[in-house]
Amino acid sequence: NATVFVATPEMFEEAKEVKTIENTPHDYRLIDTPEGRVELIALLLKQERISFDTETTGTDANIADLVGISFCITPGEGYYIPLSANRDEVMPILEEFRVVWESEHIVKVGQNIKYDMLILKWYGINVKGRLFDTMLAHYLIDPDTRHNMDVLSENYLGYSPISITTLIGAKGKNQGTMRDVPVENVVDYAAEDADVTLQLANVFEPMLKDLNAERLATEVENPLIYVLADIEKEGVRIDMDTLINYSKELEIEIRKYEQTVFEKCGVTFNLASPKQLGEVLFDKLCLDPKAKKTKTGQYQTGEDVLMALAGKSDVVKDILDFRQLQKLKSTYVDALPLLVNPKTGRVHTSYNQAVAATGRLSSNNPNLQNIPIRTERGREVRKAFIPRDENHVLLSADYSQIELRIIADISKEENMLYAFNNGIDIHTATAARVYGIGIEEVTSTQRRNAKAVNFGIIYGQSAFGLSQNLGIPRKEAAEIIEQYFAQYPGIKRYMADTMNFARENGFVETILGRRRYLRDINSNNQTVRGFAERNAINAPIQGSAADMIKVAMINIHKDIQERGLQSKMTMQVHDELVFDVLKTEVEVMKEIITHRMRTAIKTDVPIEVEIGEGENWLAAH
DNA sequence: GACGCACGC
DNA sequence: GCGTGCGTC
Repeated sequence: NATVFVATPEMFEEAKEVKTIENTPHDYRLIDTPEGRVELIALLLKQERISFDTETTGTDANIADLVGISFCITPGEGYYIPLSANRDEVMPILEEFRVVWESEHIVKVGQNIKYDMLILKWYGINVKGRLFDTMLAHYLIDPDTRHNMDVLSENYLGYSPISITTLIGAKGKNQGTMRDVPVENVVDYAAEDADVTLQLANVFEPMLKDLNAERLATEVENPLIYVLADIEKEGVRIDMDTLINYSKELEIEIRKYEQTVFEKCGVTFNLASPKQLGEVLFDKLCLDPKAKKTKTGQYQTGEDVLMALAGKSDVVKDILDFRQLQKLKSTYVDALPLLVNPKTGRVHTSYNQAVAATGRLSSNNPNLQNIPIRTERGREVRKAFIPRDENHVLLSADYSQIELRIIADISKEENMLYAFNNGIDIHTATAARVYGIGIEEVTSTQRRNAKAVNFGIIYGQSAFGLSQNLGIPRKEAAEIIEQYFAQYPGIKRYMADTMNFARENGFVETILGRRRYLRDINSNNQTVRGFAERNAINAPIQGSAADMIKVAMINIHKDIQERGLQSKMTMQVHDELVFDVLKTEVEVMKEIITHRMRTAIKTDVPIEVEIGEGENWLAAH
């Protein structure tokens, strides 16, 4: 199907130059008088929809100070209100604008509104009304791509906004802040931001309608901004003394393991360097003549590789212990106290709502979604997450086997639904079926294997992946999977249907219609295509679970507000919600949380929630 | 800045 | 399968 490419004049026109502020008509105004503000506020209050943006001194919304605010009502126009470094001068001006932000009727458009909302919260302003976040809109349109404003503007408006680096310099220690930039330069930058954001919203709104993603935007992602902003502002209390003491303990143990390893290997080297460790284990000690290398030519020294060598030398146990403790100390025990906010004495994570392509949240600074739990020593870190004060307890609620319940619900697999409907442990039930034995006869190894297959199914894993995971021959893994599909034919059908849908449509979607495009699903490259195929299976499951907990969060947050409760949601870990609960509110909170989590999305499978309370995060589990 | 590794769901 | 962060090089 040969196509003749004919260049049109328009193509040259577009290729010639991208639009910028230099060649685009605009009317950006500095508003720095009381009269100007009165006039602007009167105008803003007449609108159904406005966009706004804040200029601040940094990227951490729990620390940064306001430098100015900008608004846009009509494309091509914008207003910038500078604010002084003196809070006493800022407050009265923000007070004037409070009616605008707190209006229930005006839709607020913004790019990453959670940031601006959090900044304003620290100044006592609580944004209200419907939101339209352009970053989240684009996340729903195409979650795998980038969503920063500059890229969106170039791609959808053909317009290249003023780069922040032209104002405050390149990233690095010499980067200034917006406070250092002369106001006349900030006006164009800030007003342009609000202008571009409004124009993007005008482009994205119809796109969301076409995708049937409007409800996902208006009922899930945008309302969730309020919930996340509150969680982030609240933060969580950690016990610094416990961590600092634990750090000293770990330091001593780490040095001990290190010394032991050096003695057993007969050489001192940097044990934290996988490269050096590989050379010692495989070149010097020759523990495995067939040792595998990474693509960069280093020996592989991951946990699975080392475990396989445990029989050859007892030094590998010491190395693994060293690794575990080193990880614990550097990533958690030493890092968490450094992230305690001096203003609040608490740790305020940041949830990113537009990073994970499946619809999950991610967390950073610090990442509260990967705090250890599997090992005894790791669990110690969880004990450092404590309630606000002696009148509170930590309450943790998590979905039981949510992803398997979702695949059972989507696929309507009868045997799996039966297990869930009758409260049978799903991995045991799976093992009984796969091995053709009674529930009571299932051994722990059989259950472990069945559990690995269940996980593998969720990940779209192959027989190869399963054999790797369980350390069994591929043939054996293939047999287990064959039995699995024979016992759970609905799952097999679901996987085939999903793959076909993806091949025909180029995307898959969740229960709520969240899409993920799979550009490589028909690729001729098997590796590339295989990756897309695993995504096709995994994304609807992982994403539907994300949809569900997001809805639950919004509903719980609303219930807490409406009932005037003092307890707060403080963390989300994919299938778990954590709350700082006033002791007198424990019972009512448990009721609200369980109810809202179970009924967030209607399913045929029963949704179960495990809930507990305690004097720290570990005890609450 | 890429890579290997390890932590979570 | 989806993430974030640390240390090395």
